[in-house]
Amino acid sequence: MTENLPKVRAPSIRDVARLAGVSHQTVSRVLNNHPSIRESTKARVLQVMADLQYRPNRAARALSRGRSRTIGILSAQSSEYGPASSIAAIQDAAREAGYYVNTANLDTVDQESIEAALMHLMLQAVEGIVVIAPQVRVFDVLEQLSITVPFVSLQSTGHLDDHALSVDQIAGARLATRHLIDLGHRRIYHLAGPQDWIEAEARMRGFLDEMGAMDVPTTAPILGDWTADFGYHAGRELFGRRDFTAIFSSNDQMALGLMHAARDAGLDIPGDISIVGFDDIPEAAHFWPPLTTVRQDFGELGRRCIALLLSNLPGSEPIADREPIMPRLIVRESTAPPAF
Amino acid sequence: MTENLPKVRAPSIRDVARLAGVSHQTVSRVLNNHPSIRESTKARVLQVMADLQYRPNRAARALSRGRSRTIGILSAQSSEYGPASSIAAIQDAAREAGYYVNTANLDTVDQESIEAALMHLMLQAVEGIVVIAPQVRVFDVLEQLSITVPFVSLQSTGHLDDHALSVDQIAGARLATRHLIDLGHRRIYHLAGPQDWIEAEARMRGFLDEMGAMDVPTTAPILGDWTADFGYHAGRELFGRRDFTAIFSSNDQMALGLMHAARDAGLDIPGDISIVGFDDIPEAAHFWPPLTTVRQDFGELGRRCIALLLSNLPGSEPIADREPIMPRLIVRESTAPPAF
DNA sequence: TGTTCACATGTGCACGGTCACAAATGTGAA
DNA sequence: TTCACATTTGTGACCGTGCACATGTGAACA
Repeated sequence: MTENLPKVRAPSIRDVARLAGVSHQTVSRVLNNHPSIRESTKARVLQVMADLQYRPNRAARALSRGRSRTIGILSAQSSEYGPASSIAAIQDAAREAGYYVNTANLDTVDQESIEAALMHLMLQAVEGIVVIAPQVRVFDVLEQLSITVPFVSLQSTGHLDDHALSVDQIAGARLATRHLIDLGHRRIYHLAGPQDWIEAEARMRGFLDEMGAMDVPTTAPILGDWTADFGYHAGRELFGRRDFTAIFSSNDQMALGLMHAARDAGLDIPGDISIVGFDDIPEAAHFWPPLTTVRQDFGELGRRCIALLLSNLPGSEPIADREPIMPRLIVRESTAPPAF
Repeated sequence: MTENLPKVRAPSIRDVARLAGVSHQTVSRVLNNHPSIRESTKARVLQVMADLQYRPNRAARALSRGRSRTIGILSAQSSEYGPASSIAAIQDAAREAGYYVNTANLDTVDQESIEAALMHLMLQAVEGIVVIAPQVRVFDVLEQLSITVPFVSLQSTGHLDDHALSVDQIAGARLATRHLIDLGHRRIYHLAGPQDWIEAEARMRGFLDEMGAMDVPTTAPILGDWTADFGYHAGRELFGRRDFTAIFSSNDQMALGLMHAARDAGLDIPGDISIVGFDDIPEAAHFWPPLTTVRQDFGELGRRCIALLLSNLPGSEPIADREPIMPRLIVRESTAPPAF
């Protein structure tokens, strides 16, 4: 006589209900903190839950409520410090708010790949999407697929106000630029990020704004790809010309590449050339020379991002705190007055 | 007469069935590629699905099958390059295999925080867990909570064979150590990672093994925390002594901190001291000097990791390919024969 | 004593799939 | 023609939770 294995099904609210001598609905009410439950009943139910090691079944919940409590992150270059920190911060904030996070990485940013990643998120029934990627293209695809979930992008250029978080990248870039100008530099290059990243655009804008405001003539920014390798190659070319005394790089990695190229060219930093980065990755303080850069508070960024996204969900009030987060200039040893 | 809003419920399997003139079960069969479905029927159903933009509801599926198709990642220091790359690789591999990934970050690695993160994952009904964190402690907690999901750790020390992926960290560390010995170094320090990270332990083991095998006397490794800051402070102390000619650091960030401290101490690298790192982060080639290090293939790592995890799920065959992934030594300019 | 009302709890079904089993249809050999 | 059997399709229950609605209970009040 082959005995059936006592299939260990996880306890459900009905199991709890039976043992507590109440109906399953009462258990459900306890779970959801319904106001009108007698204290004694609630205590009894909670006790049984603890005894049974009861865990609510998320799938069942999602099914009956029609809400998944999951948000999606669409991310590119997610192993770099900036994106990685943002992702971590967002996940923490989401967990705090009782949400789950699913990340879809983009290896390439072509249409097809973006579509695939978005599909993955939609199949998962995400309630909202955070975009950490070349946002312009992603938005195009979102529109094409007529996807209707609320979404949030991490940075602001000013004209996407509904969806954008006001981390003041522009102000950060102005800070960096102003620092160089104040030191006496007048011929300053900007090594920008990819044009379709909103962060890159904002930092470039900040650079141009500040140069304009201070009446310093500018040259066209160089468009990079965020990597140290690009910074290095751009540097090799730039340092052949030497028609400038400072460079503002839109992230720390490219700044590192630039410094490498400067050494190859026999130039001293900051003696011959000043360099400013952006992000303040943890390694920046240990570069040679330690890098002057702009620090962002990624933790705060993540919290705000989730707050904004949740406020866009149906049935929520608009968010209160939309003050921009201000980045901070961290002065180290890669900047100095120009040699004349 | 207020007309009810035509509540836009997503089309279900039954909607498809009605329009295709079949039963809902037939639609389900089409979805799951059941073998005995007439081609013509299948085509018709697929057509209707396309017309309706039908998307299967994941929650319903999870509920009725009792399987969530989700795996969890438990990660610490997830914005550093190593963990971040692993996470990205695992997510890609999981998506490839039709799985969803949920990441829980650990800010601190105390009992409480690990429990909270594991709870988050369990509530989500993950089918398996990948641990990228101080694994020793996590395993303790897993046991305490009597959690029964299969789990996989990213690296192997050899004695955790069921759950561990054979990335040969030990061999990588031996490669690095051997390189220093071959250059003629005899007094070599090891700056290790935190003791409860299995990667750290494996790299230390590799170092000690190789030193032993080559009959070179060793000193006790220094236990660090993976950060460049720690490398810097350790370096300040070490370079006061100078009773050595080379250091093998168990990751690139700490190596960077060491190089920073060396410059502060007026030492030339590699003239006075040789340094080897581990990971080959993209910035390592642009350090000053460019760092000799050990490269791991994170993409392959992620794929294997998922393959191993899925093979541990009930109803799967044991995995075929358990050959260890071999890391590669990348020789740059931070190592040279010792000065005598 | 009956009426009203707030509070506390119970009943039954819906959510969108899958599963076990039954039924219908087709196919070929006796 | 009939039976055996494989192929294809349908029926109804079920997974665990939340919702709408019904019901029971006791206090306050006329």
